[in-house]
Amino acid sequence: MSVKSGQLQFYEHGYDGTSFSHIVEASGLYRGNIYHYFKTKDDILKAVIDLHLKEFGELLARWDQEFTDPKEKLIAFVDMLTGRKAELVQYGCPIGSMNMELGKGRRDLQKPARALFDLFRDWLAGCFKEMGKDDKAKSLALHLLGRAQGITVIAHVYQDPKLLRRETTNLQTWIRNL
Amino acid sequence: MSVKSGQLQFYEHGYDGTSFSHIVEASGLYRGNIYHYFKTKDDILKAVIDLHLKEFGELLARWDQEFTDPKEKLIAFVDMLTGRKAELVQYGCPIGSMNMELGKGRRDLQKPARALFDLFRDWLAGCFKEMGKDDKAKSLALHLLGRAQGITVIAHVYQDPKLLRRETTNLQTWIRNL
DNA sequence: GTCTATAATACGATAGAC
DNA sequence: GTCTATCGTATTATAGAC
Repeated sequence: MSVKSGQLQFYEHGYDGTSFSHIVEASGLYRGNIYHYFKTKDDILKAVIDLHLKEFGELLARWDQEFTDPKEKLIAFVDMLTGRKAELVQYGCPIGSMNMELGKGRRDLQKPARALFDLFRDWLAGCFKEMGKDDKAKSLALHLLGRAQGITVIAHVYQDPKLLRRETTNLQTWIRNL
Repeated sequence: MSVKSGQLQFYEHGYDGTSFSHIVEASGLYRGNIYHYFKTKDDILKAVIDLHLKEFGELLARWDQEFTDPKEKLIAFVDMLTGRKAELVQYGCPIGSMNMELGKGRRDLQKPARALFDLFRDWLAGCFKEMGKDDKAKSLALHLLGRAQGITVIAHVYQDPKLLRRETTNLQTWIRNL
């Protein structure tokens, strides 16, 4: 399916850095046929964002089932970073880097991409509410999201998984002491 | 000067999003003449990176003169974020966003861009050493750098200066309690 | 040196034969 | 539906008149 190909290509090369030729080659479809399914390249991106939303949404739902303690859910969120260590170091965070790129000159596309941040922010805020931190839940969620983004940026810039490992350990300590 | 124009254009539109036409219009030079000074667009980016290095280097040197207490220097670093609040919210961090973009498909150019991170990392590590934290100086520097990056990403994604303000206050509290 | 015209190529998007 | 050839535009980069 071309959406899955686009998802990977956009992640590895960026939206602008991914040409139709790349998508054509990666998907195995023929050049013209992509336009049967998507009118423009922007439409492909929107489909890719929807796929991300679906996949991450399912992941969060799984954690909701798997863990009852909200702290364990937050730990699972941070564990995701170490679990995806290799790709995060190589290409950065898929949703962070996408939003950063679209923030420059494609503000119209950044708006749908921001929904990915909303997804995590709201889920994290839910965890903090379960911990009794009702009034600070949203700001704590954005704090944690920011910490995760910062860790990923540094690990990506220095291409160093050890940096990611060390900082996620810090972050989990912060969670346990909440 | 075309380098100063390129610096601003690259920041606001990204490297790939900035065309020669943009640089031509912004610099006031004539199309062909830019090639008298720079052989390729990549060379312009390298000059822009050097300009960033020079400007930020001078800023850090000024702080070294202005403050004797290393904690005050760290506070000044964080104050820079609130001082540049408007542009950070609108376009993200100039050195972070540049490295993120170049990390996708232009790893050769990310290497020189990373020198900007090195500049801040080494200066911050110097501050931590002055505070007697010799063995942890470098990791503390990268931690602080990551926190700053994360704050900027979140504030940029949500286009919200209040988020930046709140998180920088957090960060300064963290510094004061070190 | 100053300036313009244009080359060479890659891009997103389309047309249309089969 | 399947597949190919190509359009129009924008890009980086040059050639070369003055």
